[in-house]
Amino acid sequence: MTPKLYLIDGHALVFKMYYALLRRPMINSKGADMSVLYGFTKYLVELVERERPAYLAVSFDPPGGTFRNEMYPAYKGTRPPTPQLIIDSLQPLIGIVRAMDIPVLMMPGFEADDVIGSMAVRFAGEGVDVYMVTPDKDYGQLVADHIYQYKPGKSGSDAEILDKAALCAKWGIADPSQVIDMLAICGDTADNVPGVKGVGEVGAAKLIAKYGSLESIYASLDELTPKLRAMFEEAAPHMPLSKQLVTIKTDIPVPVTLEEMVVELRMTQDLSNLFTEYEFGSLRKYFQTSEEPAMAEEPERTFAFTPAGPDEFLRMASGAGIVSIVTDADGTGFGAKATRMTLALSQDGAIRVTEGPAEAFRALLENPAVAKTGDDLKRQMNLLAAVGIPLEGRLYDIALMHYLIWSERSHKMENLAQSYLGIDLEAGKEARPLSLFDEPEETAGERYPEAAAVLLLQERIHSEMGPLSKLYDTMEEPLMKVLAKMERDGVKVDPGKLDDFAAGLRKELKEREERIRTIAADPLLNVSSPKQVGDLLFDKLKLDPKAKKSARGQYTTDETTLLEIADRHPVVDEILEFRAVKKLLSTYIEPFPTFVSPGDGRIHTTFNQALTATGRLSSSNPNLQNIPVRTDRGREIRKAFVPGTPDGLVMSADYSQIELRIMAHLSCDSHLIKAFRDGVDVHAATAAKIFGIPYEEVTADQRRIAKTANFGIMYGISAFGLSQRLKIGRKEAKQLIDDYFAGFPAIRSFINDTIENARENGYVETLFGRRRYLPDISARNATVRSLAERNAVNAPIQGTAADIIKLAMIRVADRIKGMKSRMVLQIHDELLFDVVPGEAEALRQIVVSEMENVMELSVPLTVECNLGNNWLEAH
DNA sequence: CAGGCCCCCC
DNA sequence: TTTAGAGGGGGCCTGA
Repeated sequence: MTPKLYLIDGHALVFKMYYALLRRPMINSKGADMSVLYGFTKYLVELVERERPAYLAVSFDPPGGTFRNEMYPAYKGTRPPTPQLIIDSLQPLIGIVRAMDIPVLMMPGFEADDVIGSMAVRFAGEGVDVYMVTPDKDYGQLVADHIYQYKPGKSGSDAEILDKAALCAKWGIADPSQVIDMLAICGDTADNVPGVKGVGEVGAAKLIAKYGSLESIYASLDELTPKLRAMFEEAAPHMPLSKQLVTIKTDIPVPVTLEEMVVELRMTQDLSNLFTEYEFGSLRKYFQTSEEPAMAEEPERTFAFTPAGPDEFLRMASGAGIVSIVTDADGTGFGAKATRMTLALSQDGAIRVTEGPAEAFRALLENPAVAKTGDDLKRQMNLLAAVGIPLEGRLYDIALMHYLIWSERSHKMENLAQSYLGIDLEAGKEARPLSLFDEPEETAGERYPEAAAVLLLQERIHSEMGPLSKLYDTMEEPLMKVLAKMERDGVKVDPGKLDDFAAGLRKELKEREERIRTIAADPLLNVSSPKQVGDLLFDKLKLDPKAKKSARGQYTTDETTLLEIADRHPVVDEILEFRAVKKLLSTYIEPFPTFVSPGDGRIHTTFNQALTATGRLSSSNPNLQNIPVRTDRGREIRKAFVPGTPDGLVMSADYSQIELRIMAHLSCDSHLIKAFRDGVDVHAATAAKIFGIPYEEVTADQRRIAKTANFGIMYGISAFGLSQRLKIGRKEAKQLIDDYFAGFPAIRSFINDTIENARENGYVETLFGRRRYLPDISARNATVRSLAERNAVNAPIQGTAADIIKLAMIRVADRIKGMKSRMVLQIHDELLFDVVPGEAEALRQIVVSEMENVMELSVPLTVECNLGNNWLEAH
């Protein structure tokens, strides 16, 4: 059998691994950077598992090649990687592949593309089957010659392999050598190959199919449409470069044999940490099967602690100033009670730890003079409250503190311990038997490492906070206590109302499902399966001959798509309605009774305070921040949110247009500011400005357009996006944006300044100093960069709104301490209250005044406040 | 159980 | 002219 050699284009991979190793900011696993890194790595592993090549070769540009710091200005000043560093940074990949007994080869060169090309030709000549793997497509020569190509999908995890014949067939090109010209014309998405701007893969392929070569196209410019001609003329100066870039040299000397290029596996602690930090969990199993001695070494704990008896510990605690606490519970959900606790403190530079039943530490826990630190203190607070122990004093929550420093990173204690302290908290746990029936004698001291780690983490993280510690002290810490109480208090839901509602919906759902199955002539059709629905609509009923399949072979069946074809067959409406009903039942109505706490008949959500990138809260189990309101049928659910006391009321107070007001303030736009100060309808005022008409003459449609434009601006506008939203042409959308900026010039400069500022600092800030880092703000890839730019504009607006309502919540909570009414929910710009009889008016005054006067902006903050017998009436 | 898909909210 | 095409969230379901 012919041995297979897989050649890896290491540019992106090496680059990202290397900078991850240097701990430069990167976006998290949801971000483009990480998904490409992860997707590519995962893809390689799958490929190697499936194909079992004889060799895997990685090539890369060493210093002096195209591997330059300028690629990411944020990395300016960092040491350029040496070949050894690059090899080190690729160890995770090498480790995985080596674990499968496949040698990895390394070949540094001054242009990795050329090295790959030359290796391909050299080894192909020696009777080896050569394949290439690359996330880029600027490899005209290689595609033309003999190489397979990896093409990443949208998410970075999908991939397809295309061979030469398939590529040529796809592009309609007869002679593979024409691929070079074709790729030179279309360029690549990352702008590494400039190409002809405005002409893509399909367009370029058509032109090449017709004219044969780049030269003949330029010789026949007259025949092209005027627009196309202009684009080609504009690109003319750099087309030789484009062609050069996709023409890979294949004749540089490769003076080594395959065996000589095999590299050693050298797993280091740093690399292991990196692996953990970026959550390459599912890939880790490959290491565990490895026999490499370096991997057998367990990471050492780098700190020590001394157990102490509870009494001895309590004596030391009052002088320690701060103790860390780890609370064990008898359950997971709401209502769980604190059982045992583990505590740690620092004394004369040594760490003392202790454990015992929670009750044993009551005096310490309720002592306001001793500060506490821990992971998810809000939960610990509620676990302790469940057994009647208050948690008093300053509370330093390590996750919450770390969230302020780097909102988008992981705040899990294990990861923090790993990255800040180099301690693997999971290490000992795996050895532990995982039986449910193992009982406490085995677990003595089990949490000592955690308690000690938290104590050290608090110091480290606190010292990194700088100006953000003020935000912690004045906002997040007090809010944590407010949220803890809101979670404990919960919100009253009437299960009877949900039941009544459910019965009708279930009947409707069944009927619709039957009708859909009849139409489909398939009694087994699963209407909940997008795959089956897609096949029904587009294969069986052929409702849209142009419907395209996704990379995974599925048709898109989302609401927008279905609405477009709704007039072609009644089944489409049935499906849409089926989904709407199903959503209500399965997401809201059916799960809710299971969330009602038997003790008080109330639902206790969990507010996540350290999750969103912008500073907002989120809510889960259940999510009470996405209760339907838009459709009448959905709104019904809000009727089930009722007062907790007989004759009580529900009160809702929400900020009117808070984000737009913040944008007005941040941009200092005089027109927008005036509109808000005058108290006029701001969307109508926007319309008047954009369309150049008097305010009084604005039609409902113009107002709708202006409203969409206002939101578009805040979210980061694009002509395409706006045209989709408004169902208008690209040109009109472009014109609309131009008119908008002409009417509000200050907004345009606000956007430009914000982005420029983000590029300089690497982050943006809210009015209160909350940061969001944007490492991609200078990315070369236009898509990645644009996302960062939109985030740069949106984060200060959305984040400032989040800050404002957080402060309002703290002040309101403080002022209603003596009242029986409770604040029960926050829905981003709205606060919901459970009002006891007789307190309504007093509460309304407090809430409105605190919310409106949180801070002085150049526009007023106004609050709409309503009372009702349930949430629907109050809203 | 993760990932894809979809759809609620602000 | 490509699954790019407004920001921030969460939950359900399928299919391995």
